[in-house]
Amino acid sequence: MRNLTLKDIATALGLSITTVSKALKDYPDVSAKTKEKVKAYAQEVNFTPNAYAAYLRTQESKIIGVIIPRLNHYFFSSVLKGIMKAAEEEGYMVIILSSEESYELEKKQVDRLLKQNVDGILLSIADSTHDTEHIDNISKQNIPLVLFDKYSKLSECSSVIINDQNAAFTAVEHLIKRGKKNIAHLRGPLLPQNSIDRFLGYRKALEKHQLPYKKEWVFTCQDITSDEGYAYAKEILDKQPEIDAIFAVADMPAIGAIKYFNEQKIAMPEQIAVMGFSNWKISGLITPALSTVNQPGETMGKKAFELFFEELQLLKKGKEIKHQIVEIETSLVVRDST
Amino acid sequence: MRNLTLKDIATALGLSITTVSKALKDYPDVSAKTKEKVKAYAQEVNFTPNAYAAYLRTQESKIIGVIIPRLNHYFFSSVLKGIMKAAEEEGYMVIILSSEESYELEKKQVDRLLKQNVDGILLSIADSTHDTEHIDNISKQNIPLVLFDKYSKLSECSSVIINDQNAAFTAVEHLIKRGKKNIAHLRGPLLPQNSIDRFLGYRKALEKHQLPYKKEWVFTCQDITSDEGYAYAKEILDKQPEIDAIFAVADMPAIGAIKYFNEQKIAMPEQIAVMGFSNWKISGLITPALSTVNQPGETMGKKAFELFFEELQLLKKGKEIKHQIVEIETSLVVRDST
DNA sequence: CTTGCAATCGAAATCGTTTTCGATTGTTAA
DNA sequence: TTAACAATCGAAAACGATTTCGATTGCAAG
Repeated sequence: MRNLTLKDIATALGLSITTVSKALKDYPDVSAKTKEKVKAYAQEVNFTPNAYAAYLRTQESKIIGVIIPRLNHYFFSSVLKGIMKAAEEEGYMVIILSSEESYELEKKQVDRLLKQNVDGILLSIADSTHDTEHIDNISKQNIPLVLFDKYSKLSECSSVIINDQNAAFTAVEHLIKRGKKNIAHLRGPLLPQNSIDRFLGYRKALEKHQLPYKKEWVFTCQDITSDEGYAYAKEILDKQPEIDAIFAVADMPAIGAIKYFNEQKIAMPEQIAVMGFSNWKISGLITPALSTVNQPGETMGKKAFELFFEELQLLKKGKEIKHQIVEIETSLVVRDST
Repeated sequence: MRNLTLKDIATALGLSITTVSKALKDYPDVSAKTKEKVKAYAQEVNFTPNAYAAYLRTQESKIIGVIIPRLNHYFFSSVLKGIMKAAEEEGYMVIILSSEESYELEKKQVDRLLKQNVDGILLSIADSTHDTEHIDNISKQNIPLVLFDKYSKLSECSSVIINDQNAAFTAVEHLIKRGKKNIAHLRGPLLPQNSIDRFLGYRKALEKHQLPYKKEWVFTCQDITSDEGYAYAKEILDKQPEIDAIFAVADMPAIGAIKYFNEQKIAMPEQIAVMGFSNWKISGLITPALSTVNQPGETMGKKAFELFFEELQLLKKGKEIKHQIVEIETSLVVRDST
């Protein structure tokens, strides 16, 4: 039982393919009577035009591609959810690819999407990505590109981000207001802009309140895992016992640290406070519940799709597209760990 | 800069479109010399045939559709990862849709995928799905369908599952071996087969060891959330204080229960033991670390794709397809909560 | 010198939709 | 009555790749 075609409808109603097509698309040169007849019949047999044949003429696939660095990752799943909801409302399908934080794979996935002739690409740059040629290639092909979360200062395209520096600043300032004076930072990898910005926010907060900044108090989480947080927590207790608070680049390292402190029966937040970043579902479920920065993934995803869609409309009308950088509001979530 | 076509290559090399196409696909009626020339040039200009045009003739889209009940859900993300990896190796793209555990939405998403002419559908049935007409429709359209995790005993199609009853049995037996005698069960919704099977495994273990089964000790988690686990933990402490162990249908309710017990300073596992199901990433990170059943999502996803791919090959050759039910091995993960 | 056959290539139809451009009506104004 | 025009429909050419079926060439066998 193969899908119906315009031809089937045409022969069934004794019309031409042309007229059927035009009736369904409300062309003015089809009489109201035939339009009604065609539409009623199409409805009855549940007809929808073949997407691939339509593409061949219109060059619109009604599919967008999304590349994220990791798949089973609460934040990115949330973004996906936002993207997919918004896409569905506009009748778009979403092809999802993962770069696994690898620069090489990211390039390859971009290439795959371009070959698939998607109508647009939403991309969150991998941690290891150090140049943007593949990204600029997308814009050169004249297909809309929107970056989210991780972005590039170098590329000319729209982005949906948060103000990482301000958010980190607020988070660290909250630790300071709680009376903490020796604040460590579990920072992210060196390349990504958001990891840099969160580090800068941390420094700025220390500076403003005239607290000491020490290189030995900054620990780099290459993979942003709980294991790293766990290991650094041990290192902190062993070698830097004066530290009384930790600001982590993400929830996972913070949770790893809390796990270690729990094992060592360290009182949180009295002896040491822990602050995460992202507000993963689980951060409210551990004990003590993790204070963190809420990073609204679903909203970011929704906005990212909207930016793509706007650009596409301008592109179709031949108008000039102006790239936008949209900042999504974050908020401090104070729980029991601070 | 639009994508190249066969025509471009043909004119560049002074050949016909036909010959170029055949050279690239190693037809026997093209000389070795021209084949080489064409292939070299195609490589040089990075040519790949337009997927949509190819579809029109071959009726193969090289896209599969996946429908999962929830997006930001560790287990399903793991399955997706397995599916996408396997798909990528065979050159398939994956369109992901979410049913949000809604029967109506699931029907709609199936319809969308059929209209998109995907080459196959991988589906995990929503909790609220109570009939299988939309699922049977897929097979009627003659496109391969593979169910995973949640499946239907009624539908004739391949499935990738675990042995929920055995896994639950082993988990509960482990609680019994730890000396627990009054074991409660936080069960899942009433419809899904796996929720039923886990409940049956729980009962079987009690029976085998001649332990009491009481209806009041079974609590239904409609949405399988941590909040439900938290609320039931309170109810258990308040109204059924003799209960000394909990077997939860999934990690989330178990984690919610642990959170409440932590707040009440209940000793785990001494006073009450808690067992989860699924082995989400976070279950190893909370305190006490949650004992659970490891449900290898990535393996299940990989296998699901493989089943689809096998069926597709048989279908193309016109051979008869025999549906398979593949059981993936689970294992008990004993941590600190039992 | 034909005939036959292999080797190599292309013309053309096809997939299903979209859209341009005519063609055919019926109607109205001159 | 005729020209002009609106209203309504369809033929046909795209889109780009695939594949069937001929066409052409060269060469060997008869």
